[in-house]
Amino acid sequence: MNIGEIAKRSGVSRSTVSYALSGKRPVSEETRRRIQAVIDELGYRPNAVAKALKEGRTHTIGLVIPPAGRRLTDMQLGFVASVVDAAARADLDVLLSPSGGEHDRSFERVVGSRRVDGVVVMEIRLEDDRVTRLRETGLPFVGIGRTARPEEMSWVDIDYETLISRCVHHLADLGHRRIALVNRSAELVAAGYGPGHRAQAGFARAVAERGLESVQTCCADDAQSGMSCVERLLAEHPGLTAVATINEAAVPGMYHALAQAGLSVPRDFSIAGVAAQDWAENLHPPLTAADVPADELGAQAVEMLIQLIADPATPHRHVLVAPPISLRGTTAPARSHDPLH
Amino acid sequence: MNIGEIAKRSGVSRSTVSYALSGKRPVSEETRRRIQAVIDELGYRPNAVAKALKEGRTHTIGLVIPPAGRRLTDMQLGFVASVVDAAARADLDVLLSPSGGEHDRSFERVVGSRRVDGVVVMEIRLEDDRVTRLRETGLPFVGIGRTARPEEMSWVDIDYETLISRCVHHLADLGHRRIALVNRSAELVAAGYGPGHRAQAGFARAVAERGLESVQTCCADDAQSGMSCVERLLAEHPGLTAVATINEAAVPGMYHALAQAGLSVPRDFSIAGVAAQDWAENLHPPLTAADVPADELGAQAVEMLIQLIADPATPHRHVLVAPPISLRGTTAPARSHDPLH
DNA sequence: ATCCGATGTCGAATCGGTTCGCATGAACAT
DNA sequence: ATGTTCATGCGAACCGATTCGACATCGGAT
Repeated sequence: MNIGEIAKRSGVSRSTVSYALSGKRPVSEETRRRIQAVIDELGYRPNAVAKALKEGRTHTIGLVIPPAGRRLTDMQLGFVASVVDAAARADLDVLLSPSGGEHDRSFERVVGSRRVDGVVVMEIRLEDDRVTRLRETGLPFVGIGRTARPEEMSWVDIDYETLISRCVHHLADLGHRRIALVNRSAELVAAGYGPGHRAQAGFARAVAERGLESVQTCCADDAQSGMSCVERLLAEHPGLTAVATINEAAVPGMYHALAQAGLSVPRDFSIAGVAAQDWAENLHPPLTAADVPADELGAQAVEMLIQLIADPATPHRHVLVAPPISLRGTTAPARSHDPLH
Repeated sequence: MNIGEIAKRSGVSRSTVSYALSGKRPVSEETRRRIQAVIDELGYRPNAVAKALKEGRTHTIGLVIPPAGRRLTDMQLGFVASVVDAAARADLDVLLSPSGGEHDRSFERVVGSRRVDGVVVMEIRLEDDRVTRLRETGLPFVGIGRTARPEEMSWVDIDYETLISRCVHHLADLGHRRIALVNRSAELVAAGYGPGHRAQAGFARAVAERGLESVQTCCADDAQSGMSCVERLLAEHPGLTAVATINEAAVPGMYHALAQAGLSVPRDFSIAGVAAQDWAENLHPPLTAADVPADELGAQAVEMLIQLIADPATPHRHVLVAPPISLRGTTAPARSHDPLH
């Protein structure tokens, strides 16, 4: 059932049907009704592919997510959900591309053959081939995360450096003197994952400012790894009383390892981190953390992308958020420095 | 940069370029090389939209997921990941459609206007408008889940009825006499969510077979609700010693409520359920549960869909899985019936 | 009676590919 | 010299929409 069929059955030309539907030129009431009747009867819907070819717009955006194999963190899920949601509100469809590995046929299919009007890219590295490729193609894109040369693109990002620094200061204020940073996986950090590096920088800075003893470690994004990570930390660094982390997925495992070791959170051990708000709230005990507004960030990325699609000459915009730390149930004064003892 | 441009620069016709690329007709080695050189120089990639229009195939499948607002359960995420993954392996892209609410413009855009070659639909209701609509359009589709008339469509599904029944028998074997079923949210069940109803049926059957006292309750898909749900159950049903559940997202909250009530799992209280394997394993204590192979099911759905796309006359296929219950850390003999007391 | 501007509709071109039928020319057989 | 075959490549039609320029009709003004 194409537009020609509708035209034939209503006794008008194809262009008239098109104008009747789009309203871009006047069509008499009489004709419009006849056309509409035929359309309703046949359940006709214009072919989106043909429309896209003619208009040069697909009304679809690409969403580049970390490879499907790896499990997404709660925060990443928050991004995906909010991007999909914001896109739907703007009548845009979302084409998923699990990429970031090596071969990346999916990425090339989506980006190379003009299937989409623009792209949102997640989990950007400091040096990122996908960003290079996107810039080559001239396709509008927005990063959730930024490269080592952030002025060259539009992005929204979380200021992990500031946030981890704040976590450390918060813990230091509570009297903790030996603090560990639990980063995300070693591979990710080695691959130049920005947040990992910026967290290290913020941690190092704050630790120096407060003259603390410190240790940094990487940890895969799951409970098991969080558990063994904390076990190792406790064994190797006896005086440790607190952890700052950007690895939300590891937190449940950390809780468990601490409980196993006979340490109560927050009485004996404090944890402060960066996490999606509802994740932090739903943990037991609820995590003291900087609440990342994943919804807003995803929505903002889509909004920026829509603007870029409308006018590719729009100057790059950058949104860097550093939400305040919500004090919940995982930080308390260090016991060994408790003035009452 | 379109195919005409390539043709012009290599001094051949557009059709020759097309044949050189597709190999559907012989092209002399000499000509092919010249064309390839131009293509490489200009970085030309055929426009997927034009190709789709001509071929009548978009090489894209739709994935209908529960509305973005609601948080997806771990099992649902497993389905999404495996569908995306399987599609990528088959060189198919995935268009996301968060649907199931009322307005559903997204669903209609994806399904109505031939943007996709086929659709995978998640979270199917016993009576499901989307299924009706899909059948109307004639678009190939596969359900993850099934309606009240399952023979009318292709699907993969989990045999919740059998699985919950097995959970009850397992608990009964351990001596539990008062068992609760914790279902998913009341709205979902009221809306005719199949697994909710089938779980009820399996529960009722097994409970009757074993002559147990029982109670059924619904619970939203999050830790908070799991907590208040168990608090309520404990208050209203004093002799309760075990729960069977299909609500994996509520389990952490249930653990917490039980701990608050001074009950140790599994010593004082048992839980058996249906859940994604890695989720069940990563909980503390790890959940005794039927391990749903989300990866396989998603992959199988995609495979069935690909078959249907290739030949729409393929008869409907049905895959119903009932994985065995993995005994982990949340079920133990009932204490009140312990022969030693 | 003529001209004018709306108003409503049509035909043709276009987007960027694919594919079918045919033409060209060289090689080979008769 | 003529006919046949095969390898190549060209031109045109087509997929299903949008959009531009042109045209017909008609009421109103001159």
